[in-house]
Amino acid sequence: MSVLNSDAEALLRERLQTHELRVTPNRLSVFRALLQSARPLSVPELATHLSDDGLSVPTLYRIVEVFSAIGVTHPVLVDHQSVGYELREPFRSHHDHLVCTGCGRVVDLYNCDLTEAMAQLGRDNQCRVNFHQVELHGLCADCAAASQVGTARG
Amino acid sequence: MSVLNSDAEALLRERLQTHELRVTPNRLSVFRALLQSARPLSVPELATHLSDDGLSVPTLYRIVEVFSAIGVTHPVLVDHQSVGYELREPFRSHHDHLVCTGCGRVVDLYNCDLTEAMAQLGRDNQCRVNFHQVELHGLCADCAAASQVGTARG
DNA sequence: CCGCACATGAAAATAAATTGCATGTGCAGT
DNA sequence: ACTGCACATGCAATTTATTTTCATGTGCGG
Repeated sequence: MSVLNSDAEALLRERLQTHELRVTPNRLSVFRALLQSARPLSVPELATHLSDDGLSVPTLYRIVEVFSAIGVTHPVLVDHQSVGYELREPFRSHHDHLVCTGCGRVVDLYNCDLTEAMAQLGRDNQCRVNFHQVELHGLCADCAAASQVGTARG
Repeated sequence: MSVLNSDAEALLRERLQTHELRVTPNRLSVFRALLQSARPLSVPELATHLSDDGLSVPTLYRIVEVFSAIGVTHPVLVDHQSVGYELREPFRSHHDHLVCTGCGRVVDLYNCDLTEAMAQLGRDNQCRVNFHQVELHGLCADCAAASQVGTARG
């Protein structure tokens, strides 16, 4: 991860305060849930995870909205169907996603060296790019390997 | 566009038949609506557009599901919130999206030269990539230009 | 420690997505 | 062209997701 867990909350506090938003137990709960999760979480999923803490569903929607507005999270398409939220940099190191057409898994790809390519794409279109999100579709390492079995040459 | 409109439907027929699915008026209606739309359409939007044709909402869900399963469409995140569907190659030339943080518009980027970078990313992870979808976040050409006004040097 | 503005919960309303089942229809086989 | 079957569809109902309203609670500046 990009920042120590112990520092992450301090960074969140700072980020919230910059935007004149309050540091509340609910916001910290959602933040911790996202920090601990290996994958993006939808609001209904967050509701399940945080049912003990008694967070109401409307509050969850409001929190992920706030988090996304101030760049703490960003929404991603999960299962090709529902919207999940995951932490952005610097809370979580940047990565892209491979949606495996074989097993349906979403694999995080970390060794992504697309920043310059993205910047160029932006320049070509007179845009100012500050964030990119790539979704690849194909076969994950496991499924790609499995598909080799019984195949003479690809 | 990648294929002539007149050929597009023939290609759709072929694609459906390959998968042993039927060519129906409803499927053609949805296909035409997507072909004519400049942007991804959600199911509720499709329902509005096609209310005259009398397509029921459940049918629309089933059709976009089928279309996505056979690679005719793919889902994209619209407005950071809802899922829309747009035609894939060869029905529509490949492009990526810039979500403008200034005005909220989604701009299509066509001069995308990321295929090789994507392929490399796939190789690095032992994956077999056959499609990529990039979502950039930043300022579109208009908003970027506007932000220059009153700025001494960037 | 006070007070105000923001944050939250509860309940309700709205919208979106799914399911079951009976009917309709594309299309393969004749 | 005709027939039959399996797939496609509509309808109604259900479930799930999301938004809104408003009264209450609470972080945090002064």
